Amino acid sequence: MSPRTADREAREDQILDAAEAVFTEKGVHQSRMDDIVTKSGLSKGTLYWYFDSKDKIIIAIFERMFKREFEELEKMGKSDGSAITILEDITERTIVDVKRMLGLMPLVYEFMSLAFRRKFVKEAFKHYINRFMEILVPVFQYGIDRGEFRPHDPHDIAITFGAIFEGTILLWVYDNTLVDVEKHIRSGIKFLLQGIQA
Amino acid sequence: MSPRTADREAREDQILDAAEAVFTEKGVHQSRMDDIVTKSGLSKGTLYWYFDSKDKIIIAIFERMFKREFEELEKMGKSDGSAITILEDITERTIVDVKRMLGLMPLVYEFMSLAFRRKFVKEAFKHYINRFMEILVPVFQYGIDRGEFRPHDPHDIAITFGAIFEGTILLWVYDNTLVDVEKHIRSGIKFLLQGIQA
DNA sequence: TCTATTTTTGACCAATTGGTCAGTTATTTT
DNA sequence: AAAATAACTGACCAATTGGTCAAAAATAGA
Repeated sequence: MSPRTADREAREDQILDAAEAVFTEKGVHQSRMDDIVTKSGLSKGTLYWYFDSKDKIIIAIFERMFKREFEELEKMGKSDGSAITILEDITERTIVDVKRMLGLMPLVYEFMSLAFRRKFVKEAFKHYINRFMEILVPVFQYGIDRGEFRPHDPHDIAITFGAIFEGTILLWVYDNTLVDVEKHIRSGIKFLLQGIQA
Repeated sequence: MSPRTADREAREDQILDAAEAVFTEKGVHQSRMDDIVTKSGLSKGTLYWYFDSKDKIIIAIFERMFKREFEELEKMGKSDGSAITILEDITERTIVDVKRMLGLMPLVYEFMSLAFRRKFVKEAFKHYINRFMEILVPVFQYGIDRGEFRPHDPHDIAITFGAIFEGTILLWVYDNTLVDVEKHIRSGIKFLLQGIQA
């Protein structure tokens, strides 16, 4: 990697960090390019030197976010022992991620609404949920084979598993006084696991 | 109600219907006031006669949407019999609502991202989830008292119940080929109910 | 050192678009 | 019927804001 390449990546991250902060605070639509310019400490020309448009910045933030998520996903489902143990491990790891992501939820939901209109956003979400399923389904299948779980469709279970995570976060967005993300994800998953255990 | 009042409401609905359609299709931000003008078949002046600004239209759509939801909520939890029966009834009623709302999901998620920045949107969501909890918690408590369910915190159960609904819808948005809203809400709730049954 | 290339700058602009308003038509009231 | 009020019209405008570009600075190469 040439020094120039390193510089470029550093600059891009500098811009994306600034944009992410501004977007999170004001919302994507309400954020002006000049806000990002100010926040980044660079000039407008420099911003456009690295990113052709505001849209390109949005896309880049989104991709960077998912890239990090995928890195986390890779680490999961690798533990051994009972299916229950593996699932508890995945749950705890994911709770850590979720808590780290909570500050970015305004952005995430703004991306969600984009997903209906922009194919690549939809594709990214699709990719994400599929990776998640690829990890979960075999674990549930394993639990069924081992006789830990009753023989339900592992695919259906995995969707409920994911829904509890995503839904709890969503309810927390609705009312953060009513929902404690960490506690309620744990209790939700506990109910699910009890529901499928043999 | 004077004839003028009826006219006013009809016109407002006419405008909101047009705006809702345009917003759903293009997204709130991408929708122009002139799009709503064209869609409604009225003139720009008339739009501004009834609504002071684009924001007021957004707010009005949002409130109308919630008003309808609340009307549905009122009908729930009124059946008698076992807690399980009541919950199955609520589930089926809500699935019907959800299916009706699916086309509006782009709008709903756009509102979600608004919720972080606009107090009244947040308040509306909060109100909604609280009404939902007011219906659910007593039912779970009833089930516990009757010995149908094991003694967990009914509040925690209710949050999981809601999370399964909201989360399944969200996963469907991610990937509608992977998730069948109706089927997976049913299976998710089934797992939950099995998990808490005595 | 001198030249070529990359990177940075910020004043400026073009296009968009919510919103206005002076005037017109329809309806109700007296 | 005339006056008063409500409803409607659409051409027009002011302000905003992504995006541009000619020139300057920094860096690399010869």
